[in-house]
Amino acid sequence: MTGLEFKSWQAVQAEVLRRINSREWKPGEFIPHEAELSVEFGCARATVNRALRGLAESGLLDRRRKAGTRVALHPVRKATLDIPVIRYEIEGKGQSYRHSVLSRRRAVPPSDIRARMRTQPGDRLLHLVTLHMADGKPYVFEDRWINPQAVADLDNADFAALSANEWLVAHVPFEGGDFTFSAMTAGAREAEILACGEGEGLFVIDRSTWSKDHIITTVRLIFAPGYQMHTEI
Amino acid sequence: MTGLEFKSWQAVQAEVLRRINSREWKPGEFIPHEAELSVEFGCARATVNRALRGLAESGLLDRRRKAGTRVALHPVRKATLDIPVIRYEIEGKGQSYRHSVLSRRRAVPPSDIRARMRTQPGDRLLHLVTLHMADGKPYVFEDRWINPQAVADLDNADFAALSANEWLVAHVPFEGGDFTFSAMTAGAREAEILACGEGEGLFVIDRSTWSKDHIITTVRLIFAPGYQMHTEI
DNA sequence: CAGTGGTCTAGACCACAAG
DNA sequence: TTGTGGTCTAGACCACTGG
Repeated sequence: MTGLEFKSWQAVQAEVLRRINSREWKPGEFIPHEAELSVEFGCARATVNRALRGLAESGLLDRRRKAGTRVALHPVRKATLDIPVIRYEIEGKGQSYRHSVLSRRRAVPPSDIRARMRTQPGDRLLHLVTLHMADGKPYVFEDRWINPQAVADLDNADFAALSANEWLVAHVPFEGGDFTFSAMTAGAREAEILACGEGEGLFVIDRSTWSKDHIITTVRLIFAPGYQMHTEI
Repeated sequence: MTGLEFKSWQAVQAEVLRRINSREWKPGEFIPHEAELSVEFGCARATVNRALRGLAESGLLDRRRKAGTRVALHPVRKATLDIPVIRYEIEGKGQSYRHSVLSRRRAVPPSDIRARMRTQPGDRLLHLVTLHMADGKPYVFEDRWINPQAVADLDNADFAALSANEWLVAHVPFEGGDFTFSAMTAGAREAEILACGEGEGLFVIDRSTWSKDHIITTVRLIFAPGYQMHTEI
């Protein structure tokens, strides 16, 4: 018995972290039950639960009913990324934001897009190509497909005034999304639009968002050279 | 009064989400206090708190003591990324993992590395260059600097047996890290090591990890063409 | 079936920040 | 100063799942 008391869940969490790091509790080993810990720490079980839940969410602990809690064998760290609206991202750096719609038309999408959007062959979607600029310089090139079946009032949207992303966020409730981050090599088209050299490495985000019934939109964002995404643990 | 009751925090959260999406509660508006909601929903305030805390963490609500809770004006979505150990990432795809140390020596780092590691001019760090392979093919090229002051027993580490990342995870407790994701263009060196064309776009992760007192290590990971990082909301 | 984590409650006090 | 979210408690019941 230590005699020390850990009254806040942060204190409990810190102490548990210390024991994991000091190898007092080794990877793969079971740690004491919540009830035991609450006695040892001199706090309520709910407090222990709060502390351990956080560590489980960040991947350091593995918890299962009936089985118990063990130190994760393969600590898969979880980092959280902020996905801001592009305009806020740019304005947040103190730069001016502008965007222009390069193309807007209904079209039958290529098969990879159709597969992602889960639409029927022959269905026409809205295809939108946009360039976002920071201080007048190309920042990101956006190639987007929107499913008209998922979006009411789409034809009346003025994407020159408000970017598609912002308009959609404001008009269409969405439930989930998936993101893929990768790199590509600038071709002639990207080099021209982004005003960079052909053959430069570019950062790419592919994103789809959906609501209950539909895939709403799929977009590829190709960033100008130098773009970085940053996060901390 | 609806008469409906929302007894679980998930149910409360779903109802709150519904009201946000239906614009019943508009962006920027204050929503009722926890106490009011707990009465309306027929549950304890703690349950409401649990529900709202989750929404605040994911960026949909903005909560402040004394001020209250409002619907976020600029919904900055938070995505969580899994940062696995490379070996597990490769083995998880059913491929075989192998790595080889291309170079290992003590050296005075260039100034950008020294700045990141916060070491004194003239301090010598361990510089380690490694290639990780999946099914025998280059997967990621790793250029790492390790601070000997932060790592006991560094000279006895066998990085040929266990990759530096795994060795460090197992031997050095760390508190935090930061990540930068970007793209680069393959130069002659990268093209040769990764067996790709010069000029190809490559995905890059720069990572630093630290413990209480020191920056432990800084590493640049350059992935072979085709690498993708994926996440969902 | 039984043990463990998951959650709910009612009430209390605390910490922070807006006015 | 005071209102609001943040947290703790003691106890209870539930849900999942391992044995």
